[in-house]
Amino acid sequence: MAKNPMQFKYEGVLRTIFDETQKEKGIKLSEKTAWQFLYRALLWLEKIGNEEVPHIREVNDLKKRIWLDRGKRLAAFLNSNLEPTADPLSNRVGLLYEASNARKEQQKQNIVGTGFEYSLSILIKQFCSVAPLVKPKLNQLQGFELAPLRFVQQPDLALFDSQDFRILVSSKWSLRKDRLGEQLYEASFYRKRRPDLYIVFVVNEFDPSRLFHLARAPEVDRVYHVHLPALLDVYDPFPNQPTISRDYLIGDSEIAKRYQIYQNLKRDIRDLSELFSDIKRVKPGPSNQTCADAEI
DNA sequence: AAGAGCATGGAAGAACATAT
DNA sequence: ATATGTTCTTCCATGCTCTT
Repeated sequence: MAKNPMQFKYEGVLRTIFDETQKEKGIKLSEKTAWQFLYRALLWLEKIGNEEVPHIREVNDLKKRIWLDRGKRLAAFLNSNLEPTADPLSNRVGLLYEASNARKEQQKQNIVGTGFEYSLSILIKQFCSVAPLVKPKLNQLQGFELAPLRFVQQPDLALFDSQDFRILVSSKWSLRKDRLGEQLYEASFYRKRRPDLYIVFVVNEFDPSRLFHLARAPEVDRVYHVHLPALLDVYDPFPNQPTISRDYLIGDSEIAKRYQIYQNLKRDIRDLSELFSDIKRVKPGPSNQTCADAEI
């Protein structure tokens, strides 16, 4: 199987970043710490006025108070949770972008999007002992041999292999309503032809309404966030308060609404670490049993 | 050389929320 | 009840990378 040059470039650079992070920074790569490696490689900071905040929103919105506050809140979270906490935050993120030959102010979208796909592929390979197909051709996949090549986009990641296609992973660094329709159309395209297919998204979106649109769509089985605890921290209406009066939690006050959003995020969005255990649960065993045989 | 695909920037109006 | 402010949706567009 011929590998294309792109695969070498991204995979090689990302593996180097992951290895160096383990060796030099002493961070052990595990299902629980995978998010740190993703942020280390892919997240970047945006300078807004005097502040440096993570780019969790288009810059024009990030300048507004509400998103600036959320950005600052995430920056604080990362400062104390993204290792090594002694380093300045700006040294702890954006390594793939730095390693690429991109100019300083160059746009990052391709690097982020493709880097995200390959990062997930590396992580899945590491934890689940199975190499996902990255951007496979539609007609390589079981059940889609006769499908026209350009009918829908190529999937981001497919598991487990061409002959045994059971999980489709879409990785999107951010979501937007105007792209959502296309993505749901694709999901339903796959679902209509293969109702048994497990269709999931991995995202780093920080807007609850965008997340809910995706997570509540019937075409989508699961939505995983790169780091759910970080997302929840940004929307935690009661930070550092061990006990809360129940009066705050009911009614339609401002604080009660925020609590609702927080609860809904908790209910509808999953953490990336669950992706790995979910894949392992579906994965065929060494005896070549099907999923149904193995589980039931 | 042309095309697909990625995540983004930005504008403008709709929809919703809040203050007076 | 009205005006004002904020967020969401929609539309159009960019610059880059990789494929055809």
